[in-house]
Amino acid sequence: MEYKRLLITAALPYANGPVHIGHLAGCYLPADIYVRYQRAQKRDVKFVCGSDEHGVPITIRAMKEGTTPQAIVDKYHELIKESFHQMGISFDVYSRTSSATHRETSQAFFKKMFDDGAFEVKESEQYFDESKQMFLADRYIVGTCPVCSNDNAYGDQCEKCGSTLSPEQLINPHSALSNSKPIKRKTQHWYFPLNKYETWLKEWIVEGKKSEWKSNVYGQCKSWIDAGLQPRAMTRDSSWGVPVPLPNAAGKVLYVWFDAPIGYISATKELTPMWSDYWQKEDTKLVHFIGKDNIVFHCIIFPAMLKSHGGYILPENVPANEFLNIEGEKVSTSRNWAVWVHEYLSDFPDQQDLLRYVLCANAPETKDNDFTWKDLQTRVNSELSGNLGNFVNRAFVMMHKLCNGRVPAFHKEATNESDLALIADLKEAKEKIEAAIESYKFRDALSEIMAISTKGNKYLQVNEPWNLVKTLETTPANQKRIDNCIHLSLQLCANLAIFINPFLPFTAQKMCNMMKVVERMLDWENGGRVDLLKVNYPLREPQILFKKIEDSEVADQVEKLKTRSQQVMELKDSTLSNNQTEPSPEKAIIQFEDFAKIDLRTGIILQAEKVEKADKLLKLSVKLGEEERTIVSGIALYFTPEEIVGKQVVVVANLAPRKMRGIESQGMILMSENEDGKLVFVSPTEPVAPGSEVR
RNA sequence: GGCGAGGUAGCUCAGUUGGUGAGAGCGCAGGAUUCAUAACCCUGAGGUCUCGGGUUCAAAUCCCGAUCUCGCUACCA
Repeated sequence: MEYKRLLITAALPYANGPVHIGHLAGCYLPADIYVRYQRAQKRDVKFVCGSDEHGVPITIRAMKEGTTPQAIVDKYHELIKESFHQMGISFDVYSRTSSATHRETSQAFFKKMFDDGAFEVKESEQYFDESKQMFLADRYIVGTCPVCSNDNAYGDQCEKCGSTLSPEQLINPHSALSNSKPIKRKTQHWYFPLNKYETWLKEWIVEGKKSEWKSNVYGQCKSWIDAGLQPRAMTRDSSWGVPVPLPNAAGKVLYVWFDAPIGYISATKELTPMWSDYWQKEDTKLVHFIGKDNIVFHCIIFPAMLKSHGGYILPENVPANEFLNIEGEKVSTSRNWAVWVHEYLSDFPDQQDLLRYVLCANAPETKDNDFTWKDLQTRVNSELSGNLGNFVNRAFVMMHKLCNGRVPAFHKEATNESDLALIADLKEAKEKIEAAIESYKFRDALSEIMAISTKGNKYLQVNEPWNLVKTLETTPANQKRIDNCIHLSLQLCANLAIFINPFLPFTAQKMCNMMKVVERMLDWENGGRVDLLKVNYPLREPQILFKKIEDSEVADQVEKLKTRSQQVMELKDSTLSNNQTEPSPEKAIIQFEDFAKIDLRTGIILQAEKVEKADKLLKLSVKLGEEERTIVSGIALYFTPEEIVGKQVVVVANLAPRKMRGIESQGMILMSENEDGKLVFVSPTEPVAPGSEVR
């Protein structure tokens, strides 16, 4: 299809923290490169983004810091927006989901779907905090993790051991708001029956996008669709978010994942009154740039919403990137293992392009990749500085030395093979770069550009004008060869500026300045031309395009990363151990009779084996006196079956039996936890007869 | 356990629909050069393409099995 205009979106960053370089590499930088390229092609393109400001984590954070959700999002919205701006991420609009436009847009969207009968109302039981008179999202419920015994596990996840949880699993659950024990209460929500869109999604994605979408994206989608889709609640009980636009819906807001993607639409509305052209005309190409964590929402849920609402176009592509690791470890905001963009900007002022280059050259396009400061140094020093920067500098210095600071003429009669080869290479490179960018292979495109620079260096090496100048007295005709060589080298510089512009816009600007040309020269159609700089035109003195990175800078950054992360972990450890020494306020005093109800006995593990189809379960045979019990225990992550056979343990002998993975567990093994979070058996210090009572 | 994506030179990564002796950058060894940000240019060493089967005249590439890494998901008291 011939597209008349493009709408490019980049994932809305969540406004409860700053952005790190993984965000840039995964989403914003590729999107920006693509957009800058399209602008240079003079195509009608809009680039929209904004802060995602609703959802539970923001309310939690506000609560912890004793402030309001609005204050949190105001702070991070500004920080994130400024980081992007400084990095040269050239959004046409950077909006936010707390804006009035967005509230109206998302409410209207919901209302239309509601009026069309797109939702199903369902009643369910949710946890409710009586003292605060509000429903609690899973994350609002805090308790002890059943896996690692962390006292601060959330109802959806334990951040210490990473287990996925549900509130029912927490030991001693309590409200994060009031510390009171939550009760269950009935509530109703509007569900979007995704299952009704299965057939359509199969047709659209599984059959239609197989060869178009990246394999990681396609595979994820197919996996979800094949597994079968479930109706999904599109509303929540909360005071923070877009109110559900219906009567009798007090205290209900739109689910953050319902309203967030609509944020793309509202941002476009704020940008232009022509917004509907970009969202509702079939000859618009819509592309969502996201990280791999967002695939299901952008490829399945949001398209289904658009389809249900009607009148909207669907994404032509969703080129999701994988994750970027830092110095060999996964990025973790809670461990503060990350390189924050605003910190890079203050540590490396005016060197945005260095980071843009490295993040693109090593972008996680097909798999998770690793970022190291050492690699940044190597790439900057040898590729940017040694190859590209050095070539431009050589061309300019020689022009000043051998050609009076002016663009020399190109003498056709003195043309040699290397001239012709260079001109041909340039035209070929342009096509390769275009093809790579159009198919979202930015890494390839960038290396093609660097290859041009390498060719430039070789071209100088072959023609060696610095030697020709010494032969002028005996062979004056060589001046023409010098002219041709410098002339073409300079035209190559102009081309490099054009090609590099989407990737390294700050550098392209510097080069324009050196060549004394206006920005219009950077129009993509000029690529491949060798008459961009006019003969006899005086050019400026060269400036150093890329400063080298010193070893000490690398060491400083690595050090900074490590010590900061260590500090966070120490802080966490200390708060954690404080929590452990203090008796939990929720555990009420019990009477002796209550304690006596528990039948604790020592036992010996006779056999142990892994439970089929379960990662964490071991099936144990435990001898308690004459009796032998089968107990299923969730300790397989910490112990192999072999090492625990013969171990003395303490067993809750009168716990009601419970089936797990089809095996009836007749008791529970008592475990404690060491400082690393590893489980440890509670066991008598001396051998005791199996079945002995523990009192 | 299920599903998805990966496992290619010391390191970071490319390898389109199976087909000339398997690639790039960095690093390493040697050479050449001095216009240039001690940069650039040339040459070379280095890979049983995770392992094991199979299809084929031909497999890094297709199929089956194993194994490791990452992600989603299930189980977790």
